[in-house]
Amino acid sequence: MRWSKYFLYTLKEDPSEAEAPSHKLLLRAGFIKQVSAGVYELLPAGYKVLKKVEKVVREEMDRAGAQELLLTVLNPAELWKETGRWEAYGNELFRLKDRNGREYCLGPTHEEEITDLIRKEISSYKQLPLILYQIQVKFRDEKRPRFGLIRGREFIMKDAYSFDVSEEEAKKSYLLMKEVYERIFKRLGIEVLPAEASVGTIGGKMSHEFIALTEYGEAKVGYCKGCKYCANAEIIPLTEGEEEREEEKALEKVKTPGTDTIEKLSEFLKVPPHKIMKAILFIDKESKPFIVLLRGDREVDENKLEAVLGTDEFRMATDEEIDKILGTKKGFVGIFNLPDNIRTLWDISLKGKKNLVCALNEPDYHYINVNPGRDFEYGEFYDLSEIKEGDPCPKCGSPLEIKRGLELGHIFLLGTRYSEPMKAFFTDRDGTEKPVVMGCYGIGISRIIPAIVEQYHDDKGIKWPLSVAPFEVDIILLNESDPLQKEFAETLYREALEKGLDVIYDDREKSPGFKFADAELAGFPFWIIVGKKVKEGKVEIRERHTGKTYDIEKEKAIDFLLDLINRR
RNA sequence: CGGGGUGUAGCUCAGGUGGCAGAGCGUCGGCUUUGGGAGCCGAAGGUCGCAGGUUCAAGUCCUGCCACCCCGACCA
Repeated sequence: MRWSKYFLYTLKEDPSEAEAPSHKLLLRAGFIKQVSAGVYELLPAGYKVLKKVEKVVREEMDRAGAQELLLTVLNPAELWKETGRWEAYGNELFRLKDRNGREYCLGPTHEEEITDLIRKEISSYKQLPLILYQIQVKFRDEKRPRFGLIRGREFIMKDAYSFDVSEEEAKKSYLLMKEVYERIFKRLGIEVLPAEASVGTIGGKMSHEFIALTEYGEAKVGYCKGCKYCANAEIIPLTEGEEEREEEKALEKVKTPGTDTIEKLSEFLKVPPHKIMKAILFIDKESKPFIVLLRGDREVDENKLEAVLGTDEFRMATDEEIDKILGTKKGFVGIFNLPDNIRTLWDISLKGKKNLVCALNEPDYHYINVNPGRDFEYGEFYDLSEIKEGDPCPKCGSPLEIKRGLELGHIFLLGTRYSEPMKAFFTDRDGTEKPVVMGCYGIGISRIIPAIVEQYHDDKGIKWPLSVAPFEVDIILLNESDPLQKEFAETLYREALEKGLDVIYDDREKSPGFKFADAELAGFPFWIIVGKKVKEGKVEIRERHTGKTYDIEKEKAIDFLLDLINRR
């Protein structure tokens, strides 16, 4: 491709709307263009990257025996009503009606449609196991699209579905896909952690996420160096607090003006945060208040709370509600003087604590030396607090590291969550009718692009791994008005094309510095620089990743480069 | 959906107290230059996010709306 004719236009300055490095670089390098919030066009160079990512995914899926098909974007509402997700998916579903008033949605995922297909075609155990997949655009009306391609409302996903005769067999498919995923990310050059995850709204029995470690990720993962345990922070269990043996001191009411945060209270009373009993007032969906109690050095993990309550319809009380219900203010909520019939949920970190500090629902006062059994009674204990750096690994007890990352893949062992309600049954060897046991497996194809950029860039631009680079090599003609240089660059370009290199030839009428800067920004892995040295029969080959340069006899340049590529 | 911020040329931004809409980069034409985002000369390019209001006069003040970005809960 001649750059002078190529639809690739770079920006000298960072676009003002971008924050994340991948977002800035993809915009600046001319790979993507925004249309509206969370909706982006992939320009030719960006689309080339996408296609290379898809190629790797296809090759590995096909190799595992999965079969590609193409489902639809326009999904009839009936299918979604069968599984209850027409309602459950809420505002995230893009809904529309046809001219006759029939309801549809733009598919945000395809369990319903594929299960519908399967129930029409599969009737015997002889047709199983089966894995089908597609690479398709998905639509989700996200509450908050972010960081360019990282979280869009329209994005490309590879979704696969497995169908088996039993849970045992389904688990084999699941583990096969897990291996396939590990291979895919390895080939793409992305560092990922396979983390145990919660099954969330999709439902099911077992789940892993593939998390690329980056600062701009939204997932929090706990990782154990000791035993390699790795899980999404929201599902990591914490162990109970140990019984403290100190002497119980006398209860005392202390004036603590203005101590409306744990830090201030801790400072004021010279008591460490873990000796403070924190109480938080929540309101459930029936507008009934309940209180969560935990140690002062802990935060409530709302995902864990959701798991305990079985619903996500709750929220923290407002200042007005705290005043109305408890007659106190933020920072002075406690276990004492509560109205009748208010539910209290105790975090297990509080178990066995002695001589605690606790508020009594009276502004500007706290009790000190509060003790369980003597001053109050414990209620229901649950694991409710957020995991922190250094908390013990649930498998081996070593301190956990907490990392941020981007979820690139998510696999679920679904069981019969969809096949049962949608009546996708088959007849087994023994003649009985059984629901198909399913698994589903997603990869955010378009999200992989920014994930790679997050992991492969420097202050000058992107550094594409060869497997996904939009072009493998950039032939840079430094002075297009020098006939000697021009002529040789043209020869090189023809030879590169003939020998099958994916090549861009920078024949634009621009200064050398301009072309170097663009080559860096766009991140082509190899450059062949045709400049003054042509007179002495030489060109320069440069590697974007290492900055290494080679002065090569000009006739041997392409073969030298091919050799460099093959040796990687 | 709650909180914060921004909207002026293709891009990045400047435009006290209301008084002729600006710069740099980019684009077009010309000459020079060619190993790190070249120089000089000339030119084109605007619904100042939208609608209303105040005023002799609004980019600037007021009201409403919209879009985009960031922080939170959700997701590949």
